[in-house]
Amino acid sequence: MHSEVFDLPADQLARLLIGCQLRRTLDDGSILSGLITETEAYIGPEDRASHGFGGRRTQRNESMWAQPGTAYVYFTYGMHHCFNVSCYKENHPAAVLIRGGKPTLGNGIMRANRSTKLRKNPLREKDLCNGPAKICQAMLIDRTLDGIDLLQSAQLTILKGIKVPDQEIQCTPRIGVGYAQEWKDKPLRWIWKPQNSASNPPADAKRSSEGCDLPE
DNA sequence: ATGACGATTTACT
DNA sequence: GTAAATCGTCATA
Repeated sequence: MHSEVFDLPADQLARLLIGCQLRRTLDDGSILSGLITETEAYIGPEDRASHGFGGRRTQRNESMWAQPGTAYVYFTYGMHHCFNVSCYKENHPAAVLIRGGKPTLGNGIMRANRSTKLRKNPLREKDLCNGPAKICQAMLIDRTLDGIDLLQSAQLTILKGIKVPDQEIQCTPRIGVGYAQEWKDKPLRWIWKPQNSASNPPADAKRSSEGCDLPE
């Protein structure tokens, strides 16, 4: 038995995940969580911006091809991790990148995880999780969590959060995919506007929605 | 074996 | 606005 929430095309899931709760449980039992405020969809083999473009399937991106609801965590720029939710269907490379969150639990731990020796000013709460690599740093998400089942895992899961109306959501082109030719400008990034925690200045566009169907 | 590069973040001019 | 940091991964040979 398994939920079908993640058996959706990436663009639909990306919209749906806005306002949902991302929860990380550490080995010592600490709970870190946040409401998802920004996502990006990576559609499939036709998507030039995707790690799965052209049907590329390697050890690194294997989780993109896995069962919907599998965590795809990759390492990039020699120092950052990014977290995605694999979706649509097994043996098809699609995923939603989680780019931003509003901290709700474990705030102090996340601030500690995000602190460095050479940081200018103390981090504001809004800067704890407003970026794909920042979320992973704050919540201690790395390659050891790659491939886990988000519907089963005690370590990392996605729960029902707040229902966000369309008028509060903005849809824009994706960030950092300038190499993707005709795919670089497609509106596949979703932002929960009032939360103002987007990882990057937006433009303008719009899109449609449905309800959420995840566990409490 | 090698080289080019990246779904980013930070600090600095 | 620009540049540095920093290394796993992949394509090429």
